[in-house]
Amino acid sequence: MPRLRPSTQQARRENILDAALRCFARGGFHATSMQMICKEAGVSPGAVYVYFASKEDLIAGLCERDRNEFAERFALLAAAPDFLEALQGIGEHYFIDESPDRQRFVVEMGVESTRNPRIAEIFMSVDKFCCDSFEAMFHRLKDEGRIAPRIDIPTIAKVFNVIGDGLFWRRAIEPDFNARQVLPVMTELIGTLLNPVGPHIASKPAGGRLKPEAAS
Amino acid sequence: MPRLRPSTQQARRENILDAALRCFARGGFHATSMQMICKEAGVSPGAVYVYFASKEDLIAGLCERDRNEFAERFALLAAAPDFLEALQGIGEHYFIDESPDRQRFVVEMGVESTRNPRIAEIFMSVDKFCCDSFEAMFHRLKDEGRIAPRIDIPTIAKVFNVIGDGLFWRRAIEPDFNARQVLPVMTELIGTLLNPVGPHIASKPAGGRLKPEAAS
DNA sequence: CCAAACAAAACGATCATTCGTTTTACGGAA
DNA sequence: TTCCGTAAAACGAATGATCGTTTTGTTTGG
Repeated sequence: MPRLRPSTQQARRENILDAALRCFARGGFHATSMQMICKEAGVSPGAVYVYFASKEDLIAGLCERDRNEFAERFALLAAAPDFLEALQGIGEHYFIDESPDRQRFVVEMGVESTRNPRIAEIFMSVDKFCCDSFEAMFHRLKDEGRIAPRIDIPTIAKVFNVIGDGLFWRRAIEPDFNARQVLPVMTELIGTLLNPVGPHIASKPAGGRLKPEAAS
Repeated sequence: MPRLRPSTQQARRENILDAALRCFARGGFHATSMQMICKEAGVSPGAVYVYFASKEDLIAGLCERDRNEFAERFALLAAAPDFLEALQGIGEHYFIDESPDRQRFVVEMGVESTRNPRIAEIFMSVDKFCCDSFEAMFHRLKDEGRIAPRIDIPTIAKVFNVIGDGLFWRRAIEPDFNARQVLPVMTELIGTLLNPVGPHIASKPAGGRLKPEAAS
């Protein structure tokens, strides 16, 4: 019973997913046709339907791949010795290094989650994982006496979420948005909320590097 | 040459716009058909095409109506005696009182602005207006000696934008998001950036009302 | 009264998906 | 290693449904 070797099978699948990501980032889920994705991937409609039962399946598979990768990277935060530094590292990766296609896709995914229960399950479960992780980290840091927050921890976690949302949205919507300009300020604001007490939490002295390099 | 009286003409037009808003908020621009909008508005396709030349025209008209209303409300900020108080008022209106339909529509509009130049023109012009207004206000407040910001004003304006974006996105995406929980904290963070020096900028003593009423 | 406003059916185009056919890749035999 | 046999994989035209829009005929308000 000759089948494709699992490695090439996954390679073909990922090729389709990559093409779909570019198409969806360019035109959104519902304004992108399967034919466009086929042309972008260099395959026929029949081939796509070998790996995905429907367009919705393709969308869901793409969302799962993206969210799993994000959750993996986010999970590294909990083990980082310097929390604020690790947080800024994640911010630089997702708000500066990440390709515009990926950033626009995440926004598209979030919008779709408001009307497609299946996408909502994928999107919101990772979202909840982030929020819960933040809370757990803050509780741990507080118990260890490294932070002394003036506000209750669930609220701080929500504020974190909202600030991350804002950066992601703005980066996706404004083509020439300069994330480097505001990212340090955001990190400083977050540090204000946590009110760190020890030398372990604040990686750099809060003096010089808050001003952006260029102001128009 | 008997035409409809302008008042009823505008009423019919707005009826279609209202129906389109509900449909677009529910399903997005490209997954909503003209037939759905017709059914929602209780009119026929022929009637819609009397008032709008195309689906894209209908979308653009809806975006213009929404952005004009927002710009009007935002312009009141410049004349407000207490800046932070007026800002929080706007926040409460758009993040708490506003209907979920309107909030989801704005997100849809922003996403569409990344691929439709016409929508981008409408969306980004108001966006730029907000950013410029923020900068102008901050310069004025600084010249009057009411604030003493440690960071350059363009960056602060950007931070404002991003925080507003985050609240709007989160409110649109998470059905039971409690904006009241984080809004006061956001206002406090913004106050930190401005570093007010006089009694005019901070409306309330920065002590008691920062903690949310309920914590889970 | 009459043109604007509207309803409803109908238009070509395009959509996601299917299906009959051809090609290809793999496991085993030589 | 080389060559088959075979079933999965891929192709691409075709499908019915639905899209945005137009057309046709009727209603209606100034």
